Order: sequence, then structure tokens, then C-alpha cells
Amino acid sequence: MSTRRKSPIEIDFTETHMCSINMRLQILGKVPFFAGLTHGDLEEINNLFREHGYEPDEVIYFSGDAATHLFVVADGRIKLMRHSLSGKDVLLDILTSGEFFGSISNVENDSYPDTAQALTQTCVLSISINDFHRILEKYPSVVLKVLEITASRLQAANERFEQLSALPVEGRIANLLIVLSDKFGELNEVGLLIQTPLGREDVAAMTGTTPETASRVMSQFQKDGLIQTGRQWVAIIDRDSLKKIAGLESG
Amino acid sequence: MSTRRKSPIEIDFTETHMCSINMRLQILGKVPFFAGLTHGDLEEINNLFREHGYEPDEVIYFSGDAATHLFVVADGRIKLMRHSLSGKDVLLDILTSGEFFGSISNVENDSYPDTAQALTQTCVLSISINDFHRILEKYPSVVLKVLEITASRLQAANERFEQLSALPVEGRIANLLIVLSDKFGELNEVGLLIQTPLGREDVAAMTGTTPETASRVMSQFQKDGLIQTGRQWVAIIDRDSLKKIAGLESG
DNA sequence: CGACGAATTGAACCTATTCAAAGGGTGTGG
DNA sequence: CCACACCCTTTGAATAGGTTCAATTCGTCG
Repeated sequence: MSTRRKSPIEIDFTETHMCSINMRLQILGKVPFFAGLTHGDLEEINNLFREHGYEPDEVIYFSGDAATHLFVVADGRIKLMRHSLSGKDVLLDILTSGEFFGSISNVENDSYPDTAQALTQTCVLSISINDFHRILEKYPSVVLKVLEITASRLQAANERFEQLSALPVEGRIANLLIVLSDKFGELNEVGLLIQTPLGREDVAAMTGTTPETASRVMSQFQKDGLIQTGRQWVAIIDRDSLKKIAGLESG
Repeated sequence: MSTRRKSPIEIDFTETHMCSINMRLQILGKVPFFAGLTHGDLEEINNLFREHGYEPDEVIYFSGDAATHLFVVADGRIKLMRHSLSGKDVLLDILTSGEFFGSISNVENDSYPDTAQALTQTCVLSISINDFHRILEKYPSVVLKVLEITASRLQAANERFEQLSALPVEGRIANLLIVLSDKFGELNEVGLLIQTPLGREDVAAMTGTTPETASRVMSQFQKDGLIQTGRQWVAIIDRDSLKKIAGLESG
């Protein structure tokens, strides 16, 4: 048995979860659909945003709340989830800085279809839908970009649906680990470490299974030398084999 | 035992699956994101579209083909599906006149993530992505509408994911029947008839199960007096009870 | 009427869930 | 700095829900 590391995750927070003005401008510039705007435009847009900090597990909004704002992750990790009536929670996505969530369209009496919850300490910027639509009208390039991102999220959702429908649990978990490592992976001495807190329950809620089954599968992956894992963390060791299990053929 | 009807579906085709000029304009006017444009604008837009007829089971494009066009259903029904590597097909959606599919974004070297196949005799209008983007640039209201539709499709996809993840087969099928009857339902002497060919295999491919299980569940629904069904057709008899089974509570 | 394809039904099998109990890392307070 | 307590994780065994394969029935179209 090799020495197993204990707690390798090191999410480098800006300790203040209140963001400085400079940081806010920097974040907004990093948001894909604001990229390309001038510094002046960004400053004007910045004025329309408010910021708010959240502690881990704090909820930004609940599914069913009146949909009034669009949010941008400035720093930290946000979970997007749905609570099914059967009590089983479903985790749709984990968002990181630069990504948006909340409401896009200004339909009257609309409500959020999902719940947004902080996974880590987080700083979030928010803008009212009305103000956001003023931006959309003023900067046509922004609308196109938002459309593009939304379309690609739709594809990703269809992809997940297909997998849940056609792959066994092993394959779905293998696939999830690949996707998360593409998004959050950071190479270190353990392997390709997924830089976000990730428990068995989270894995289960993203792959449509139970924490127990997720644990069994991941334990097996570890025994087979595919991953290294512990409490709330996972690192990928043998990416190619995982891809094969995920049904993405590559060997 | 009451007299069971044999073949109640009567999809009223425009027998010509080539559309007349008047019909084309009428269809384009019915497309949600072109609503509100002037007759002149529509005529100009109409010139950018080509039309094409398809027989049942004919494929409009295959998943993986180069994504070059956006399509609008003029008449008939289109299946959007994904072929998983395991050979199990997944049915994402059934589209009817006025709905669009294909490619929205003009990313280079993009390919269709799904396959589009005619479910009935169909007339489809198509436009190149480049031309479509010229329209998007010229008519800002169109972009916003496309964005709105795409966002609501994303919500629907997340909804399906949640259900597949949290509901047993019965609930998923009950739910599918509700959704399809909202979209295709037509009241007649049998009940609320779903006006689209729909076999057990289709139901299975939309709910992540097998044709055999779909058959068992639907047989039970029929015995319980919730639906009336036969070869390639379904009619809803007791909508409220179905909703209860679907977990949408209503009694 | 005959034939093909769809739908039904049965029975064995299997994957994943459920419930329960034990093990282990992390962080807190003494 | 160590020890304890909490919660996450692991593991086991029984069960259930769905799949699979195969055979039969039934509807629809030629």
C-alpha cells in the first residue's frame, strides 16, 4: 500500500468573499459574453451589478422563488440543483467563476426552476433582469454569446440525459469524472485533482444513483488504480481507462 | 368490455409535402421568433429558405454531420434523437409545425449532436446558418425570441433529467403522456387522443426504458382505465390519475 | 385472406437500491 | 497537542424494479 494523501484539495480563495472594484471589473471581463466590450462599457455595466458573499451551503435562491435576477459567479463554486417531490435531490451542474445562472428571460411571474446553493465560500454578482435586458438591447454581441452558451448547455443536458438513459452506473460516474476533470482538473503530485469539494452524495446526485452505489463504484475504481479518492475529493490517475469505461472508446 | 376503436389517428396532412408559396409564408409567420415581422420582411426571409419533403423514417441529418443549416418544420412530425454507442437510441423530442431544429450557432467545424428523422410525411424549410445569422443581426427581436425558446428547452431537458433520475418507470411514462397530450392532444370520441404516431419503442426511448416495460406499464394503465391505446396510438382517459402517478399531485 | 410488424406476456436473471452497521478522516475543544 | 465527536464513507446482505430473451397474440396493410 502506498502512502495515501489525506486532504489534497487547496481551493485558493480570495479570502475576502467581498470582491474589490478591480476584481469585479476583472471578473466581468472574464465573463464570456462581456468579453470584447471596452473598459468604459464594462465600468458602466459594473455599476448595474450588486455583489454578495455566501458561506458554504448557503442558498442564493430556491426553486420556485420569483425569478428576478441574473447572477454571475465571481469567486467560489455554486451548485445548481432540483429537488424532486420524492425527496431525491438532483445536481444539474457545478459553476465556477465567470459562469452565469438564474433568470435570462423577462417573462412576467416567472420563477426559478432550480435552486442555487454555495458549495464553497463564494462571491456572486447579481443584476436585475430588467437591467440585464437593457444591456442585451444595447450590445447585440452579448445576446448572441448568451444564446451560444445557452445552446451549448442544452446540448450538455441532452448528453447527460442520453447517458443516464443508456449507460450503467459505472459508465456514468466515469464520464462525470472526465467532465469534471476537464473543468476543474489541476495537475499535482497525486494526479489530476478535481479542484472542488465533491462527496459521494454529490456524485450520486449528478449521475442518478445513490451515495452507497457511488461509493462502491469509486472504491472499485481506486482498487483498479484509475482514481485516487478520499473524503470530499477525487483525483484522476488513469484517464484513458476511465474514458473506455465511459463508453467513449480510446484503447 | 366496451368496443375498442381500431385506428383512431387521423393526422390531417397537406397531402402534397411540397408546400405552396402561400403556405410557406403562413408557416413562417407561425414560427414564434418570426411573429411580429411585417409581411415584407417575411417575404424577404422566405426567399432565404429552401423546402424539402421527407417520407416517414427518412433522415434529415445524422448526428455527426457538418452543422450547416437551421430547419423549420412546416408540416408533419420530426423526431430528434441520439444514438448511444451501446446501440440504445434515445428520443429527445418530437417536433411539430412551427418548431425549429438543427444548428443555431455559427461555430466553425461544428456538427449536429443529434439525428433528425421524419416520423410522418413531412415538409421542412431550411436556411443556411450564415443566412440565418444575417437575419439575427438585422432583427434583434428575433434573437431574443430564439434565446427564450432555447432557454425553455434547456429547462425542459433538465426536467426530463430530473424525472429519469428520481421517478420510477410508471411515473415517467405517465408524465410523458401528459406532456405529449398537452402538445398533440385532440379531443375526440375516444378521449384526449395524442395526434402523432407513437409506438411502445418510442415511449421507451423517451423515458429511458425498454419497449417491453413500456408495454407492461401501458397495458396496466389501460386496465386501470387511465388510457386507451393500440398499435401506434394512445389516448388519455383519466388525466388526473395520470398526473398523480407522475408525481405532480392533483387529488 | 395472408403476412409482416407491433404489442403482449411469461419467467429467469441482474443491476442497483435499501437498510443497517462499522470504519475513518477532520476539525474542534479541552 | 491530543482526544473526542461528528459526519462522510465503506461494506454487507436482502430485496425490488427493470431487463432480457423467447414465445404468442393481435392489428394493419397489401
